[in-house]
Amino acid sequence: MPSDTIRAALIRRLRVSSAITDEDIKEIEALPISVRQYPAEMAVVRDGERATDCCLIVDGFCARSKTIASGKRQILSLHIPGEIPDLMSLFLHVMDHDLSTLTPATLGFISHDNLQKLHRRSPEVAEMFWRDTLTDAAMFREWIVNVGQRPAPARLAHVMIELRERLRLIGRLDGDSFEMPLTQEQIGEALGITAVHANRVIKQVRQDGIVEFNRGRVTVLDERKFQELADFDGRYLHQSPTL
Amino acid sequence: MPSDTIRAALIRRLRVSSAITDEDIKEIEALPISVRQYPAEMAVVRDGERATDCCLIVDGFCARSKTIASGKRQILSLHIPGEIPDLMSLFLHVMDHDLSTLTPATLGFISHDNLQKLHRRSPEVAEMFWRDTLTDAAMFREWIVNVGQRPAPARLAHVMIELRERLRLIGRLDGDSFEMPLTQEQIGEALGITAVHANRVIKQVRQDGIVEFNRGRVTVLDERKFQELADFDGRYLHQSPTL
DNA sequence: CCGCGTCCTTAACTTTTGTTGGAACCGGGA
DNA sequence: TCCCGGTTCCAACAAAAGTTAAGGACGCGG
Repeated sequence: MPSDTIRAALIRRLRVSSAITDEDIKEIEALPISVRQYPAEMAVVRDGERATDCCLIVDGFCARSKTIASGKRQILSLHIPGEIPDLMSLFLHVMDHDLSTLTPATLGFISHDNLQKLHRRSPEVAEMFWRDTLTDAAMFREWIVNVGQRPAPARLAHVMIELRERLRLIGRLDGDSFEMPLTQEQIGEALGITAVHANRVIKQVRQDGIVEFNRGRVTVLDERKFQELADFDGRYLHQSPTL
Repeated sequence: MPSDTIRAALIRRLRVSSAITDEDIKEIEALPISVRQYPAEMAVVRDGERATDCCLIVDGFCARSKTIASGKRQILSLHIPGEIPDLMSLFLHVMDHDLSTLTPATLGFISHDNLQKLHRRSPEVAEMFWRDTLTDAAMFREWIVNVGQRPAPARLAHVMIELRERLRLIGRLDGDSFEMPLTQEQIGEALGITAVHANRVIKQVRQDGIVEFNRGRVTVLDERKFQELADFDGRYLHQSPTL
């Protein structure tokens, strides 16, 4: 895969939330990235591990999660191409959660050393990455609200719309449908419900003619009802060069 | 209140997670801070507002929260003296949640301008603050797990222990008891349950002789059972100068 | 083309949590 | 002191979600 393709998604995404200069782009393009292929359902970094690189998703989907003593797993976030899900490991060296692939994925690894150097050299780029980790935190806040306060069908719709809005930015929408490559088990883990209940909820929204979910693909049937159900306000995504 | 008292808690806390130098301390001590008194239950910054300052808690307790369309409120985090709960506003200017006091509080406001200047001048201090927002995010991740996966009594115990471990750092423990100035309504909002159920759960842990909760104060009755119930692993607090 | 495993689906039943409404308690202000 | 508003506490009932178990669909590899 050509080097510019690898970096393209990242730069496109940074451009959305920060005013990125040509100079910054050059800095980022100079970053050495080592690319590796991963199968689906594979751990990239594990809770407790000490990371030495950050992981850029070139292609495929990833998720972050934590597993508690009882064995239950909670999915914390979904990640799509162009994102660096473990940017936080740059300064929080020991991981407090897992990062793993959902689908087969192409991942690019950037060493902490090089990122640190870049950070020292250019406060602007540092600021950009910092902002990136801040929107990450903003998404966690909304995820807390989702799991803590919304009824299960709304939770489902909300996660779907969040993913859709992010996919939109990288041009990955396909009309009124988009990829969401999770099993019902994993949807349950994302919403804080069991797989059985996830199935019930999916059945419900399907019967209500709101949204169809099939083999990792979401198809919106009634946009109005979908929005209404999700109670979605995308401000927390901070998708504009905020002054 | 003397200026060093105002900054003392902040510096103490930063010292915990970063290797702070004397030079850095001087930088921070030079920061102009304007102090204001707030009553209990008062909004400091509101969702949607554009912040121009960050807020250092000098004394008192604060909480961050989001309110959804249905009117339900979710508490996202609790904050104690020495913390800067809205540091994120430095780069995410428009707030995506509320910050408000729980108790009467003394708050110190530091302008974004001055923080930005400091950030440009000293990458070390910038890194320290960045790390601060990263542990903030780590706490959100654990909060997601708490609300998403643990049974209600464990949620309660977990939030209590997290608060205790943080209070410990600033020397605010009082034997086997500590302050947690929330009403049962607010505890419900923190745990993602109703106030009625919060009451049930408190009653339960009280009857089990695990922990007593009374007028904003937690008293641990059986430390072993308490720990076991909470399923607490403090690694996510990143409370040590991680290399 | 068959067999196997994963995922989806559903039913019946249990447990947890929400809802409603009301009583008791408590502290602060008139 | 007494009253008032906000808590705390509780019970009865309703709804949501968890558990267990089992059949069916589907894709993959032999």
